Amino acid sequence: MRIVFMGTPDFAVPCLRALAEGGHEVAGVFTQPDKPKGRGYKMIPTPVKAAALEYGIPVYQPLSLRKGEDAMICMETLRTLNPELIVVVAYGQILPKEILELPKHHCINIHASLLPAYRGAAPIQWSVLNGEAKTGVTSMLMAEGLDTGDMLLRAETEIGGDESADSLHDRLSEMGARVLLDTIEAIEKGTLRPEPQDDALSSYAVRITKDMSALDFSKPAQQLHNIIRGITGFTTLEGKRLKVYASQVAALSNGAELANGAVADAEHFVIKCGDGMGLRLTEIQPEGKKRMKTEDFLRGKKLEKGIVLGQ
RNA sequence: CGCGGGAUGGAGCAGCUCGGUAGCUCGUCGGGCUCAUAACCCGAAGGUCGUCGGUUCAAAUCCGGCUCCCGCAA
Repeated sequence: MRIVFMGTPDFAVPCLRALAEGGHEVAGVFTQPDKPKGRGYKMIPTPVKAAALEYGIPVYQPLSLRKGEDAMICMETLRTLNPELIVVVAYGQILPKEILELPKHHCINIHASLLPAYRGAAPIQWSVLNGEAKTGVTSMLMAEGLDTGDMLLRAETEIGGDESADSLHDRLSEMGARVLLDTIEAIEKGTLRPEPQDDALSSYAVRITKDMSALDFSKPAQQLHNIIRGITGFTTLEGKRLKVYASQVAALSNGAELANGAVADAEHFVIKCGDGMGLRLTEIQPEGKKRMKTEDFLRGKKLEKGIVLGQ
């Protein structure tokens, strides 16, 4: 099928690859404009752009699809590309109705949740943050609302109790590619039965902001653990920033007298939390250092019981 | 040129301010103890101190260039 692909981050890459390597004609790829990012403000191409260039697919990076000169040029470009189907995966821009109605087979979207739950920008992180036991990916026909279109196909997966959003992201991303191919095949065969979403059951996964990752040790250990595996936590140790990538909830045999956030077990880096439970930090990254196992960190660092994190 | 931290045996660190024999906690290998062990004891191997150049009698340490890694901010 003749397809235009729209996507931006890593999550969208397996979908693009699946199309390009799955016998479809990817006539063009739309992705967000390169922006100065990272140290030194270097221009970095989006992951989707990098992949598209590998396949020699033309890349378009309009500032906006909705207004301005770019938008008009894009409509022209799209008409010329004349796709039978537009596939959108984490593109990061709202498509105007004009584009939604352009392709013969409409526009479809791959979303990393079991809709209508977790519509929006950060479904993977939020499903971990909320301690969900399962999630999945859903393909849908695109509508004007945010992730409100009729559902087509879906695939489910369980979320491990200690699983990070990172690993879940990779899995869902591969699942998304499979669901995408299945959906297109079903479109070709005409066997799909779009199912409207029940808005009453919907929820939104708003964009993640920095302050959400701050670890507040007056909260319960399990909640902090979910933050750590969902969006990576951070706190401070002796005034320096400390990122926390992995943790375990642990029972505290003593330390009732300790303050929240205090080191209750210096040998295993267990922190006392608000509910009296301990949180064992297992993978961390001190400011200026590489990410490492806490075990390695403790070989070089003399950690003392009782010192309080986050101060 | 956005701000800042870092590069020292296989891992994580100290030493650098005040130049002069390479240190710590582990790991590895050999031996011992033990019913046994990731425990304990004894011993050993392993580092051109990121790289290039400068200062000096002497540089991990002082000075300058370069490469790579990372935190913040976007």
